[in-house]
Amino acid sequence: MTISEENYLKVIYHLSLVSPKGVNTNAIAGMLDTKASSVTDMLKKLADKDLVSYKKYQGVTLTENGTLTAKMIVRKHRLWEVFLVDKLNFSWDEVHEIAEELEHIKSEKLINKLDAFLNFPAFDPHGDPIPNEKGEIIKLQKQLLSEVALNVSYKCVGVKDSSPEFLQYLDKQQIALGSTFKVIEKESFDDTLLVEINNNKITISNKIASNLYVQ
Amino acid sequence: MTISEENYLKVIYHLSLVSPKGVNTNAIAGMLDTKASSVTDMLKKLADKDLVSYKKYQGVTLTENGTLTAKMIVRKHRLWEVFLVDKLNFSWDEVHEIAEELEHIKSEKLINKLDAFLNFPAFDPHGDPIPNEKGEIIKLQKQLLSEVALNVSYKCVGVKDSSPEFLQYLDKQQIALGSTFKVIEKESFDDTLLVEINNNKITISNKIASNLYVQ
DNA sequence: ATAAATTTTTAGACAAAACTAAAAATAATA
DNA sequence: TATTATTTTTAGTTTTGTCTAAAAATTTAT
Repeated sequence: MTISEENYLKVIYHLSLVSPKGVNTNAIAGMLDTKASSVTDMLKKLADKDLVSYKKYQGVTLTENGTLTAKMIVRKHRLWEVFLVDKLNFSWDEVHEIAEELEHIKSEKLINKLDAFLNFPAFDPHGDPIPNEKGEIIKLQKQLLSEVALNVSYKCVGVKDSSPEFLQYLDKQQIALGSTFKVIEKESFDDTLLVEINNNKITISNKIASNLYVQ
Repeated sequence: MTISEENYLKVIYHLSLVSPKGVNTNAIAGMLDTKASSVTDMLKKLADKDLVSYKKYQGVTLTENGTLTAKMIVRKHRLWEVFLVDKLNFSWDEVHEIAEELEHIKSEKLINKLDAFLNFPAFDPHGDPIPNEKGEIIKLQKQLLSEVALNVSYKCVGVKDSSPEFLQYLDKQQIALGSTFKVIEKESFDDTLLVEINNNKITISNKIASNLYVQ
């Protein structure tokens, strides 16, 4: 299993959560910053290895095999992110890029020992669930802040976009996992929200609100 | 800098410690389990990047640039080994292989934070010195057990061979870094040693003794 | 010092993973 | 439904790092 193959599997896994009936070639190419023709080549190779099922022009889905492999990569990525934040004091906007490399380290023993060292965390620094050794994932029902009722208290439990830019914006606004939200008012023209966060009121655009998960 | 280039630099660095006036193509090929012709190709590439100085048929040496780069790879390798043993409870015979992968993770910030997390260790689990951020290395004068005077107490400070086989042999004999040695007798026929270790006497072949560093 | 052995380099080829350009299939629209 | 437009695939290259086989240089030995 090469790093490139692992990256394809991971991307197909993430896209499958949104389009479970088949992932488009172009969508994969977009995520991996490559060309559709390269994707086609790789899909054939992954199909030969029984990691995806692929019929020409029909999109692609992960096999059972491929799903488990992809989950293990996600598991590694998220565990390393916890390590970087909890143990090495990285901030949450710095860890994705480094974890992109660490997720390809091969040893299964390593990752299980890391898991134990970190006390078997259930969520990564961005609120995403960490698959366990068997690939099982806790799925909590969370809502986007943009979809939420007025004047009800919610707790921030995750981010949809975990780009450094977005995370740094949240830092600036002193929004973190665990912050308490209450939507006071919604501007009907552009869906801008007036929100009370940890006892002070701020205005939040719809774009921001639709990248924050609350519960 | 690719993983392959890094591996070549690391091997040239280690071989340079033994043959400082120039490392042979074949020696590099042997260490990397590849062919001499592949080595020649890579040496040209590394020379183009000013990492080695290379003249046809004359062997190769690292440039200042290449030396520092190699030391940083060694630094990463040894710091990860400390992490694996001290934090994740791996044994010293398991860590080399995993560190071979971890040493190629790119972030300099990561490695400096890891260094701090581990309290700036000076030696790795096999007793090898860890270069600091500037590439400086503590060099302690150590001797091989095979070269040492009779009836003098020494402390084990390192191993020359760090293969799992040798390390597991040492575990079996309850020899570890810090163990106290006194050579009681040396068999002149084959240089076998009778050694007192932590108050019990064992017989040690010359091959074993010439892979143990003491002080 | 010359011949033989060894080491090193060159030349040409291959596999993996990417690319470009063009063809084929599917989807969208008039 | 016929015609565009879009998506996907095919065909043919490129780059990186490797290989084999043969040639060249160096070293060793007679």
